[in-house]
Amino acid sequence: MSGRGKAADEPSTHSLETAARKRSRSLAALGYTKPQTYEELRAVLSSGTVHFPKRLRQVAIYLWQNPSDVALGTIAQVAAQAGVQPSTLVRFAQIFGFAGFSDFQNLFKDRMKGSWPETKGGQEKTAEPNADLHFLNGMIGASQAALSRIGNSFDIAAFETMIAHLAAAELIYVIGSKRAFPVTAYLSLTLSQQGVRNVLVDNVGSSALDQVGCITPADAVLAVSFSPYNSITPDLVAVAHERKARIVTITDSTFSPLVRLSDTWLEVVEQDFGGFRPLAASLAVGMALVHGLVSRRTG
Amino acid sequence: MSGRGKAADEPSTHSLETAARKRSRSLAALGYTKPQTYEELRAVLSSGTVHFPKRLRQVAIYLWQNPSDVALGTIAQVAAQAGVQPSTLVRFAQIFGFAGFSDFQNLFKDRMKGSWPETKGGQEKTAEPNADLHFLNGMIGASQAALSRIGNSFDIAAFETMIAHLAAAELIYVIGSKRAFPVTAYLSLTLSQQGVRNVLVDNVGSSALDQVGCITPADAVLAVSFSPYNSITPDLVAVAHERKARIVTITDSTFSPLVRLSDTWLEVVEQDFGGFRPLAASLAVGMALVHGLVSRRTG
DNA sequence: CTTGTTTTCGAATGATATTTCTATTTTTTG
DNA sequence: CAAAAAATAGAAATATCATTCGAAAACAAG
Repeated sequence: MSGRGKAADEPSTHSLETAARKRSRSLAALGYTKPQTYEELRAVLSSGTVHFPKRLRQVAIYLWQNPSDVALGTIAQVAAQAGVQPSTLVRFAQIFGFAGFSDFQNLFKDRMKGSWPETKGGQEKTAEPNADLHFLNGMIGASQAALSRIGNSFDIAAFETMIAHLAAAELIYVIGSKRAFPVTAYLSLTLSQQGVRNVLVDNVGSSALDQVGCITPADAVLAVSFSPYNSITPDLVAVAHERKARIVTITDSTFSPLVRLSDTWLEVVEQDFGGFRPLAASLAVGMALVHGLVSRRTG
Repeated sequence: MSGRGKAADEPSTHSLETAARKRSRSLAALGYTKPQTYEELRAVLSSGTVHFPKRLRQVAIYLWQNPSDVALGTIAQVAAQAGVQPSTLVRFAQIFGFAGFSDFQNLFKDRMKGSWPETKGGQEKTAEPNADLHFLNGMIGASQAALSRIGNSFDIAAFETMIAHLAAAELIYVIGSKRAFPVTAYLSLTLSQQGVRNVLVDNVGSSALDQVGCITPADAVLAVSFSPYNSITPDLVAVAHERKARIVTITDSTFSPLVRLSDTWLEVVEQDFGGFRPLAASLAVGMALVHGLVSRRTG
């Protein structure tokens, strides 16, 4: 919004060397010209001909993924979200031939002006010619339906209790197999990244039973299981239950054998689509659990 | 963007009369409260219960008709386009109970992001009756946004080519680590359940490099990778590339080092929310890939 | 391991945007 | 028609922003 707004180059007598060096680093030397539209910028970025160092690459990725935030925010806000210094953004803009960030930002603003999110119907899908695309759309629909369903009916009390149990635990065992494994794998990864010690019971080397044999009453088990409940998960959770650990469960019906073993459980229904099941809802709930647990422990 | 940001009223001894006069002009006296969302503002404006003098009415009309310009512009630009003084805009905002124009403008910005209430400062975190639930809703929103984004812009040609490559392969190697691992784990499971022989390169026992060392030109690699691209995945894919296998990739930007190694690649952008990323979109695309592959082979 | 280069950081600086305040104009009312 | 009240425009003040620049750090080459 601020800034000089005056053209960049001003080759006075003795600053020729500096100007030359700068220009050699700009894209002009590579035959590029300043992008006039957002699409042009995207094209240049995706061409892959420009190789950025770490921070600038970080900027490029952020711009690529969050154009609307770039358009709406100030340089400080954008820089904070992208995890770089404000000056880095200015450098980035100048490499592309812009006077500064404000100039650069106008690209994003212009792009956005046309697209005010007026509540459009959007469901005008008429007879998909492509079968694969049809399936993809169905999958997307199923995912969104499952997600909406969480928002509508959600057992907040159970959710909070689960977080409390997990937050109080000394060590968290994450258990889930087959279809639930992607969920537990992501949960375990996220927990570790957040500094929460946990054990992913993945049954590599068939060591799962021995692992859960180490559970103590101070531990908690986060189990995820979907129907059909014919995996090893119920057995493992049963052992944990015998060893008096707190058990919290994410499952998809009250008929799950895990329900009667659990201290608290949460129902998350994934809608089946053509024999495939999206895990979107379970993952969202799982992430929320981790977030709640972390804020409970740190805050 | 700028401004004091301090509360408006300061009832000193002798300015009581002025303060009282000002308050009588605000909508608070009429039983209105400060609109929290753009929709609320629109409702108030359209209710017709407030009668504005000429210039303020002019402002209201402009806001109604050009919301995106209000969100993107500075106060000076908006004022010029609406044909009023900047101070008039400030007055208008204050009548509605905002500290100033910037505060007021955030309504429009938030609306444009289609976003959940901004997570800034952390002051409002405590105000939220249930912060955990708030996060869950945000996560759901991010998931759904990512899913919608697929539907809007999707490279069908690349998608079809990927399916063709995979369908033609003798054996499919599925590679992905860290955040991408849940996706590859699910892909591998689903492929196996559908009778498609595949190898999940999970690096258990650090055997990943040896595994990809067995790849032949008749095989295909299905790689999944998200930023930051600092995992082992690029190295593994590079080996596969040397061994002349077909390589198809799901990634989240063109900056992925996998892009130049791949025969075909697909961009799937997962929207970040509070440092967490839902995998809903990637999973949906992955499932669609598997489905397309299976129907190609059997049908 | 050293040297030269590139890249990044962070504070200082210059510029702009936002707000407040006051004089002037317009409207309302007795 | 006159006087008071309200509304507006414009200028001045102030907070915030964007940019620049020098030093430190990371990196690459010899």
